[in-house]
Amino acid sequence: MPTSARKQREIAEREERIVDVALGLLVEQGYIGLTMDKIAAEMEYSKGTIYQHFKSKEDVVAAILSASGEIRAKLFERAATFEGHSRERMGAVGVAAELFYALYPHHEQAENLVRAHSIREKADSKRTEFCAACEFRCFGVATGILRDAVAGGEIEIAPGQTVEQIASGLWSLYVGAFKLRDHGRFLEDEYLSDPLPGLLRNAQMFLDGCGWKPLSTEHDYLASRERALREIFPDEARRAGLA
Amino acid sequence: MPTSARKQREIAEREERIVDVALGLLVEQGYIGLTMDKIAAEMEYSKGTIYQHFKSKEDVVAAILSASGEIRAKLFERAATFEGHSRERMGAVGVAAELFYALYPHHEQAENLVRAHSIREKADSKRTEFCAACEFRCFGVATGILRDAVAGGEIEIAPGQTVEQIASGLWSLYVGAFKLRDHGRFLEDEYLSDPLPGLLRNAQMFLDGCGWKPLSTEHDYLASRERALREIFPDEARRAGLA
Amino acid sequence: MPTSARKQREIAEREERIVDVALGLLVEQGYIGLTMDKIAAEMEYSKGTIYQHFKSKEDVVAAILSASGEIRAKLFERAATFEGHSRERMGAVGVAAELFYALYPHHEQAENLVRAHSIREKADSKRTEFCAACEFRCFGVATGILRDAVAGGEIEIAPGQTVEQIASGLWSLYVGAFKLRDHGRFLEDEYLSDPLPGLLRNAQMFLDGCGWKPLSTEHDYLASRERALREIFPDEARRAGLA
Amino acid sequence: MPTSARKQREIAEREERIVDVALGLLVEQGYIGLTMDKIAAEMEYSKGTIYQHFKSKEDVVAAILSASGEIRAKLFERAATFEGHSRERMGAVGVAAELFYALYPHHEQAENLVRAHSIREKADSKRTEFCAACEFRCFGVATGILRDAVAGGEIEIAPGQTVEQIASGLWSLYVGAFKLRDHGRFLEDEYLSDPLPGLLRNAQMFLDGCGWKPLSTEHDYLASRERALREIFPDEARRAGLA
DNA sequence: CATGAATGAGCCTTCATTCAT
DNA sequence: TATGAATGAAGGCTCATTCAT
Repeated sequence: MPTSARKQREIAEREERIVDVALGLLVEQGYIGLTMDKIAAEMEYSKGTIYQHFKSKEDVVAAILSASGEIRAKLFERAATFEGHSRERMGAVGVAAELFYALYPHHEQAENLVRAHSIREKADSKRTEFCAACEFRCFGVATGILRDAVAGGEIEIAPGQTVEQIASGLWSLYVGAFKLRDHGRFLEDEYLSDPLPGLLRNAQMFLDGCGWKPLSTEHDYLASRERALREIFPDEARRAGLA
Repeated sequence: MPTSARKQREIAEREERIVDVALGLLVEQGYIGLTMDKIAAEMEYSKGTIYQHFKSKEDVVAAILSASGEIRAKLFERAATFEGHSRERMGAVGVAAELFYALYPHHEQAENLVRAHSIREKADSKRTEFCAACEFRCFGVATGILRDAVAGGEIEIAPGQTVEQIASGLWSLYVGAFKLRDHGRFLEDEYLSDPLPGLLRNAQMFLDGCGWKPLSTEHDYLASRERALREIFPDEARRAGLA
Repeated sequence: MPTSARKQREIAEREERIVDVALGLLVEQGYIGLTMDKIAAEMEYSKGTIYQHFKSKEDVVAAILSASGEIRAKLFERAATFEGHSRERMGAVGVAAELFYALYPHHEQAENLVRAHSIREKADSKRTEFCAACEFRCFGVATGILRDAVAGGEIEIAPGQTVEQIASGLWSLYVGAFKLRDHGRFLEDEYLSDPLPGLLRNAQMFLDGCGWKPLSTEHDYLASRERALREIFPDEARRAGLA
Repeated sequence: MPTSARKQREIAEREERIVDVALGLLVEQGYIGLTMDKIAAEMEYSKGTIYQHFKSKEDVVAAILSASGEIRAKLFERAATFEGHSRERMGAVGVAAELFYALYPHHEQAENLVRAHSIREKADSKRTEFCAACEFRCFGVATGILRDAVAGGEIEIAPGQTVEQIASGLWSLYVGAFKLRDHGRFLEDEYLSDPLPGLLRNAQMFLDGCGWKPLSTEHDYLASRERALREIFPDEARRAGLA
């Protein structure tokens, strides 16, 4: 007798709940504060049951990463469907990144942990591979738009320059800005704590420097950003308080 | 009779060695993989001796950060003495950052770990304050140069924009690039592993976008970079293999 | 499915055994000689298991005290039901104290140790409060009988004197006598080692001095003592070898 | 060249200081808070030097006990010289006990420790023997006065009764009262915290019960107590705040 | 399948004691 | 003789993981 579909569904749901609970602990109390006992207690399941879903604590962390990693990839892919010229579409990807950082602030931290510790050894390799695949999907969205822009003549790639480089630059500006936010909180420096306005402006400066047309002097990218929030991410924007 | 000078020196040297050993463990095995037992074993000293130098495990980590934090601050301050126009001087600071990342690749990672766990409570507060001070020194060097540029009319700050924003943008490009490098190693992606050329170009794009004169089309910043390496950081460049 | 009844019983039994083992260590080797490792070793259980019963070493000590504290309170309360005039009833409480000292000779020592170190902070507060409550119950039995005696006109309380004072005096004679016994063993002095006859006589002297009627010259309190042993504490008397 | 007398004196003085410092730590922080490091730090001598005076930590505790034990014996012996009838002289010994408890409140605690732990094994046996001898001197003072009283016809010893028993009774009342004081502090019970008035009255009740003449109804023992404080212990009374 | 008691390696930290200088 | 750096055995406690029920 094969496991019934209902059973299957219940198991999948529980797995999600475990990841959720573990995520909460990870965010609130750090990797050290995340213990199998606490997960089990909060789940109102026994530890043994947790171990039927995940082969180790590390595997749980990898699952957390997988979950938010996929969410990010989906956000990016949705952003790419934004209707507009290529630079506007890249702007929509930026909006996706903003929303992701706002809604899943733990992701960065979990990512560091996964890389730092020898977690990979103890996590299910399917999960770690899935995480990597999600990252490539995100990067692929950005470089895809850039290639469209090249094809459409909206940007010119100088000799020795590549679309990957430009994508990396944008990615850096975003990652750096949010890292700075966390850093600022740590240093208790008020100024650093809201990096968003600076980030938006810096991204425009950078793309202007790259000559990606229309330049920010020729087009209102803040309006495009608003449109993307409205058209593509109405739910997420509301949840992130950016509606 | 006070402890002999020789003894004193030996102790100071050992303290450095402890920090080195601990750093190695931290980078290789993460915060959790760093234990006082392992430090002692690798040092071939007893645990008690380690505790005569540092009051807790957290204190050791803070010492790691202090050590490289000060080195970075000094590199930045030396860079600011580079002779040239303001954008060239900022370029020299970029060189300092490059060298720091090349020579102390762990610092970023250690910093992340330190913030993730509540180090501050158990580390000697002098050390944590010193770390923060070093960061402010670095940031101050960059904003100082930007203020010089504003005063000299080489850059214009639009309404609502600040020198801190621009400094943050540059900082992000650098941090992001090196984060990407580590990430790329993790993903075993060869392309990402050498982010330097892209970083240099991206920084120029960004500053061009900001309108910092002379633009990269008007001045050979690669030549300036070579000069900074030669004039300010000959030793470090050699050690980093950038000579 | 809740833990089976058998399992539950085993666990409760083990908890008692832990307290017993810990008590032995405490008496033989003092508070410092009592370690969780030794308890675990003697129990032939792992340390982790001990910690599933008690939250800390201090909690174990508090449990020791709770256990014998409650036994004492119950003995005292049973003694108060002795049928006779008020001084005879107080005599029965004295019998309860004798039996308690004979059967739980460690209690006093454990109590001293517990107060000397800051147990309260780390022990489960329920346990420490329970210990205090037991002591108040004992003291309350004695003062209750004294108030009966005052009401019945068998004793007169002079101005400035209180029933608590008299109770304290009796308590002191008992505590002192048994402390002297331990002391005598320590000093290897044979004479001091059997303080009981002296104690009984001293208590009568004291109560005679207080004018509690009938005086020891008017009533055979040794006979009352025998009756109390027989009527109220037959089991305990046998176990203590006083039958 | 034999060690000079000056040197000898210095050494003896330092030994006293060590005992003083250790005593302070023992009283303030308990046995666990008493460490050789703290003693050395407070002495401004090195740990090695402490070990030239005492063979172990336990030996230091035994020295503390020896010091206050001898003080007590001397107080008792001085009390025995009080001029008056035998019961008054015993009262003076009670005053000595009062003062000792007031001025050396740690003694009891240290005594418990010494007995509880296997301190004796690690302390110099000369010291532990000296402690025992001091106690016997104290007990001897009390029984001596009682024998005088018997010889003088002021008290009658019934068949089966001994002077040691009566001495034990008194000793119990004193020990119990001060134990109760500590206990009361622990239980945070205000009533118990000043046991002195009750103790004085209880002792009189007890001795009246023993028929030691003159009875408390025939003589003002509070006045005798005042006289003893004045004539024998003026200094100690002032230091204890009883002047 | 679910449970949770049991395990035991491992962690951080302390401190009495020793001994080269 | 004095010093204090070095030692290392413990100690209390945690927690990932297993397995009998």
